[in-house]
Amino acid sequence: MYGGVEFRDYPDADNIGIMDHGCLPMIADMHKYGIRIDVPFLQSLSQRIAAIKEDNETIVGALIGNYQYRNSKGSYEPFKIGSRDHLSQLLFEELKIQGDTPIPRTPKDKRYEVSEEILEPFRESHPIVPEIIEWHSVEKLRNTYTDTLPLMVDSDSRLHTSFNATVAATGRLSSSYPNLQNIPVRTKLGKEIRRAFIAGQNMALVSSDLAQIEMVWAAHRSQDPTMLSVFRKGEDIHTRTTCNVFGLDYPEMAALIKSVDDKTATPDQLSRYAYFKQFQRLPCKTVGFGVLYGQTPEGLQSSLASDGVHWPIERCTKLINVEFFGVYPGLLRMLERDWATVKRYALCWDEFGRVRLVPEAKSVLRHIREEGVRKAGNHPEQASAQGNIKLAMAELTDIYRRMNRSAPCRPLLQIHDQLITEAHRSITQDVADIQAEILRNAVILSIPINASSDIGNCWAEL
DNA sequence: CCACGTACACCC
DNA sequence: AAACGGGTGTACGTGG
Repeated sequence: MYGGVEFRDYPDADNIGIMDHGCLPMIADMHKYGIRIDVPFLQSLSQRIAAIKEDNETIVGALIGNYQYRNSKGSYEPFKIGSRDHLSQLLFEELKIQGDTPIPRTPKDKRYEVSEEILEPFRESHPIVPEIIEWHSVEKLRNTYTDTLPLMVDSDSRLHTSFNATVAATGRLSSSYPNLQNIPVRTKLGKEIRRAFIAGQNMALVSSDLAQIEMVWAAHRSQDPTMLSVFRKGEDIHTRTTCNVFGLDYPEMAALIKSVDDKTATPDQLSRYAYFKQFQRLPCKTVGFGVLYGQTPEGLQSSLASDGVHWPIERCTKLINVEFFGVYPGLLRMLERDWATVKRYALCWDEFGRVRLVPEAKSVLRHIREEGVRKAGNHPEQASAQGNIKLAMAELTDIYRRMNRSAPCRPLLQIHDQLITEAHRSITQDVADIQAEILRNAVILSIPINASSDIGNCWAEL
């Protein structure tokens, strides 16, 4: 029993009602406090980005000369880098940068696809391509984040997002006005934006996240012996998968990884590591993420291709169906049970009884049925993982409110498997310890749940 | 002029 | 048909 919520092996709307109401007070606190923004820093970032964009435009302008876009009426318009229609015509009809490589068309066959994923392989084919790619990436950052967020702060430079607990079918929260659950992290320039999210005077930010939480729930639900052993021993799941698939010795590979991390690796070790990482661990890791989402061999193939690993479809099929599920046969049996439930009842539920309806599962059209099964297939893990963090939020609310009476301690953000809190410097270490501790013990499974905390002056340091 | 759909990009 | 689950926001293009 966790704050009135219990495990359930049947649908139970009352149980999840208690859970969802339990985390509302913390959501209210998060909304009230808001996260502090370094507005001048964000504005300077906007300036830097504007300079990059203008350079891109100058070069593109010089390269296209007097080219103009020809619209559907046959008349000409000035070329716009931001228009997908214009890009399709310029790159694939005028310049023909694709040579004889076929380029996919948009679903309604209006034009060629011009996404970054399509353009990237032709980066070297024409000097205009990298300029266009960069223009689009920096404009995204400027329009969505650096220009917009400063307009939304209050008089204390704080940003009060709205968390919505009634949108996502799996019980996740969503965030809007602005969305603070999709702040960039992947690229160098994007991550700079996180430097603008700062702690108040004499305070620091504390972030804690649950490690591999959906995998942990999959291990618990499936009772697959190898998965259970991974989490009991505290192994890296993807490295374990890789070792079992390719017949490698786990301690040996763990030592190799450590020697590279410590920068004590010999040249021989470095090249062995490079191969291991890209051609053995990466495919296994990709499958590990993909299987819970019902990934197909084709999906795996295209995902690997964007990381420079070009595997034939047969190899992808074998990795998923033979090798991966050979390592985790219990996981496959669990997924098959879940799929059977969906096909039979057109619904499924998580470990707390949160139901997802999947009417598509009864469609006469096979592709609609399969789509329904894929959607539902991930529900038990994603929803259970949300239950995990929601129960932790409920437990932490009063602890933080009590602490906040003597020194500032304010929950700010929830990002699916992560909680970010702002606290006075005198108590940040305590908050870091408590937050991780409660995330770890909010529910007790047959394996330990791991969580860790970071402390920093800004979000980028977390 | 506004509302909406499409395609794309950002996150976990 | 689509091919990987869950979200939000923006620019562009179209149609009322």
